[in-house]
Amino acid sequence: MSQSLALARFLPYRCNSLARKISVSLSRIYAEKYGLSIPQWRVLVTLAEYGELQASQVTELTSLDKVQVSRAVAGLRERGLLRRRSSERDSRAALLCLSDTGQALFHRIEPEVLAWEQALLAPLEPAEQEVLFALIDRLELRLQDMRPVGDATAGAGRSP
Amino acid sequence: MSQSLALARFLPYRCNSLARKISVSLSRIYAEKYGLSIPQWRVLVTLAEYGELQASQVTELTSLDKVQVSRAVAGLRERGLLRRRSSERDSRAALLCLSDTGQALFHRIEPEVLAWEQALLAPLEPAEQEVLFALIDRLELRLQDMRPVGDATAGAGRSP
DNA sequence: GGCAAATGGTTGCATTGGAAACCATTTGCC
DNA sequence: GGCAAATGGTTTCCAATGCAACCATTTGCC
Repeated sequence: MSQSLALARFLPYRCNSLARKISVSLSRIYAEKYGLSIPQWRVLVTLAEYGELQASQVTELTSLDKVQVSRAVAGLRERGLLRRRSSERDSRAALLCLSDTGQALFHRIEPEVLAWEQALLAPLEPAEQEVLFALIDRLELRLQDMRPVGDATAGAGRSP
Repeated sequence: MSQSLALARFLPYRCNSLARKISVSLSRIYAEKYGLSIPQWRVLVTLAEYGELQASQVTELTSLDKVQVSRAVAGLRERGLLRRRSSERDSRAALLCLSDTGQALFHRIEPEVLAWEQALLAPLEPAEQEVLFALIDRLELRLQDMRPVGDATAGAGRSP
């Protein structure tokens, strides 16, 4: 069992490295061509999918932290891609949705990005693509359960 | 064909998100307990594996850029974890290797990190682990071949 | 041999990203 | 009702990151 540690076979390294390369390659589309940062891009996608959301919901769905969301929203708003009104129920909360321009931009980028993703996944059989996503799901779940080991902030998990 | 874009099923997002979570969780070991940054950690592992290397080789093996390597080396050297002498063949080049202290530190961290990785991978059958690494390999290869589309810097030719 | 170009590595500078401090409002509690 | 604590978001500040400019040396070429 006590194999030795080599980066080439070390999941954190491989995963990081892959993610980085994917990001760099993809960002040619939305960053260079359309001037969006990664957080801006994620916010755009999320609002396109869900319509109107609170900032806090966006942070949940995008895995961005609230500072990043705040800044991304500011940027998108300056470009008129996003509208924002404050909720009547809670005047602290802001409700966000894409403007028509924002939707139009999204619909222009979306097919390009999907085509790019298809190209990336092309060498994998459909079944293999399923396996890939399933493995990612399982690893993420596993990470949530691994918190323990002297971490006082762990709250017993969520299994009854 | 024209499926729509949802982050939950979008590989760049999922991969990034997974890599991030893995890094955060793992860094509790080498960052919080041992005060190493990610680049420092990678340099340490690489030198532990290969013995003596030039900085340029380290950048190759770690996928770090040369600035990160330079700074990581500086940091490790300040802590006496790494030694450096200049090559006789080429006095620009620096030859790097771990000091005894550095090796000792590595051997203290290594089992913890391997145990952590085992814990992460525990829910996957050995065969599934193979599949995972194989898929990562194939995606990385694929990314290298996707460069085209008007990228002048691609290919073997370097213009004079 | 000597000069231009290339290479190894470091340093400076501008940008990014995250933690913590910060307002404004709302909720909980007496 | 009123005050402490919690919540939604923004701003501030500092560390990390990356690009480009930069020395030093070596290589290629005449």
